[in-house]
Amino acid sequence: MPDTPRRADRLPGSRYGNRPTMKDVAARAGVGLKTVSRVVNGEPGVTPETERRVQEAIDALGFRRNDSARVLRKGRTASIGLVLEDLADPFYGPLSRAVEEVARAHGALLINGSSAEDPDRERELVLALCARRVDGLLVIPAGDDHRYLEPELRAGVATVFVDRPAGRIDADVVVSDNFGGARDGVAHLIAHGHRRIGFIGDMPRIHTAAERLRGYRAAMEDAGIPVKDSWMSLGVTGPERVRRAAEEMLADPHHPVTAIFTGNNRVTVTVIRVLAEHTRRVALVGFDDIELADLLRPGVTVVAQDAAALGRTAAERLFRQLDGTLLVPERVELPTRLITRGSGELPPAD
Amino acid sequence: MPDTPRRADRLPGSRYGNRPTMKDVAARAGVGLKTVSRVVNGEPGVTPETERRVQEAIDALGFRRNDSARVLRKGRTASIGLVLEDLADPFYGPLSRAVEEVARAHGALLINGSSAEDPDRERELVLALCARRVDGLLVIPAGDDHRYLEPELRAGVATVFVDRPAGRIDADVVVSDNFGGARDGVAHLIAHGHRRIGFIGDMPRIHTAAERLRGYRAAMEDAGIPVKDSWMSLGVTGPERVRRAAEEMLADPHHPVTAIFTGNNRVTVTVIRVLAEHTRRVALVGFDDIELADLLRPGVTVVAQDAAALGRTAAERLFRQLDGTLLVPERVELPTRLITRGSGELPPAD
DNA sequence: CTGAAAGCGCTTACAG
DNA sequence: CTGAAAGCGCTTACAG
Repeated sequence: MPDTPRRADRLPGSRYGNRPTMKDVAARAGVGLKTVSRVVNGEPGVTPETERRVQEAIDALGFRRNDSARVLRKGRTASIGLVLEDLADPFYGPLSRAVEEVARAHGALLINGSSAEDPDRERELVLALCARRVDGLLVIPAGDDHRYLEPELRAGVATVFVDRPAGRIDADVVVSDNFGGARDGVAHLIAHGHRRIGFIGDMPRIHTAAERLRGYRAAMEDAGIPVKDSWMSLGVTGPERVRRAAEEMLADPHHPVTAIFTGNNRVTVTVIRVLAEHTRRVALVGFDDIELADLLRPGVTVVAQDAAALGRTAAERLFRQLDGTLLVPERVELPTRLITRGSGELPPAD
Repeated sequence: MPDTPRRADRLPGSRYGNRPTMKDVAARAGVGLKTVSRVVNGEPGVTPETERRVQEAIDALGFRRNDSARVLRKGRTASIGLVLEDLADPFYGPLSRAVEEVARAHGALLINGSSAEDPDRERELVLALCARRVDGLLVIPAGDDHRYLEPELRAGVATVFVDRPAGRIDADVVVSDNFGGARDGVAHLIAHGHRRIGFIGDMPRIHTAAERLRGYRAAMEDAGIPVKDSWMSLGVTGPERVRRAAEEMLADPHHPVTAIFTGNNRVTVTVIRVLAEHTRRVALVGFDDIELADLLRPGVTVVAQDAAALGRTAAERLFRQLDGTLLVPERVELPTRLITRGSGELPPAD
């Protein structure tokens, strides 16, 4: 007996190894093409006997409907695209899952891609998704000019921006209250006696980073505290830069900070590491919640946003656009929540 | 001047709002269909002047090639599917990103879905992806019988199982050394003087959970330590059950454990919380690394697997299958790494 | 250099 | 209850 033939007997370059089509099924069952289509799609008007014959042929041939063909004819692909910054960032995990759940409830699949915070890559991905004719698009934008989407919007591609607004086009957007959240977080530090407070955030071209900085400035201004330039550091959120920024604020010969407000989860994690190396107690409030924040000593006080709610709300709006029940682009803002765990309640060290 | 017409003037149920096709472009440019196709695909053999006219028509109409149609004709969709357990689990973030990067390098898009550890849902998702005619499939299986994939494999759908092997079919698989990793982790605790060691893991029907339990048993047997039933607890990894399991092992009137080996990241996090509430020092080694593990006191000793390498290796094998350079299903096992940070080096409390 | 015809695998709109 | 024809928007294989 020969070896069981395996992958080697498939024709690698061939069209899916010549899968059987409805035509093949029809021939084998001795019926018309349309009758096969009826059985495959569970449409009424087929006698049990005919249905049995067709089903038999389907099983014998291992037929599986080709949705590519179906999509071409029907016009809807039952798929949506999600473009985010980085699939590996813990912030996007719950967001993606929430989107997937809504998509699933609507019978749609999810195509996922990362822009790596690169506007060109965002554009490339979004347009690739449009070429695939996704029914809708959920975009966490990296760029600030989305006019390239205008023909797509006109053509009826449902679109919702998430976490950050679209640039130079009028589109639905669901964001967190970045300004208010940051302001509250910084005000919390001020209420605990701090006046020299640092801010370390992401690149200022990122909308959320700019808004959070604005919140920081507003809280300081509300308290009548003049802000030193050396207290603010914006840039990439890699550990090296953030570490340097934190060290510099802490070591400032004239105005060393007694507290730091960190602009996102990645920055917070690095600053926790830096502070762990210092004996002086420095207060910390971070934007975004982080896992195990409650188990550190002190626990990490954060301004939490609800990533799952962000994803769910955006996805639901997307499908309402597709229903035709949502006609005018809007901006939806979700509240943030201050969670006190200790690090934000430390008094100034001096 | 009327309001700018927006979404309201699109026909919601219509075929993508009647997008222009190559035929429309051809008519407007006064050329044949094939010439438009040549320009759109950058094929040679078009005079600059003709190309200019076509390009003008493309821009004026906002034409974007419909890849659904292209796919139908070409036979390959340039997309792969990834079915995992839960998009929100931090373990799958780096894995998904690694897969996406390999896919991107091969010009393919990634369709992502969660099985929620439900075999029926896994099957449903996988078959939906096959109907979409993804070129390849990366599956972190929830079920243990994948014979439903046989017609698809025969039809040439490239398939690699990740993290856990396929059930009842012969397929490529990339896994971590779960058995060896767990054995080493438990041996580490034994080397630090522990004899009463607990194991808390996931449901035994999950292959990784079974393998890790086997590693635990092997280490204990190697050391000549008889294992009490009350030291092993397998089941869902929700906090309630894990918490109860940990409390029971710690409170066992006859053989209270002095150390716990936790079977995955979710279990580890819950057990850390439980131990934080106890005054007695209990040693802990966890399977899977967790963020901030180094900042806890004591730091958490773990058996780390390389989730990104798992995803990358599997995706690369998938594309080699598609190339035709990989013909026989194999099992690839990636090593784990013991990272000592303190919790695993605590001596027995008695 | 350019284009008309056939076909990918389905669904739609009809007719019997 | 059943099926033949046309068509979705492209690419392929040819012919000029």
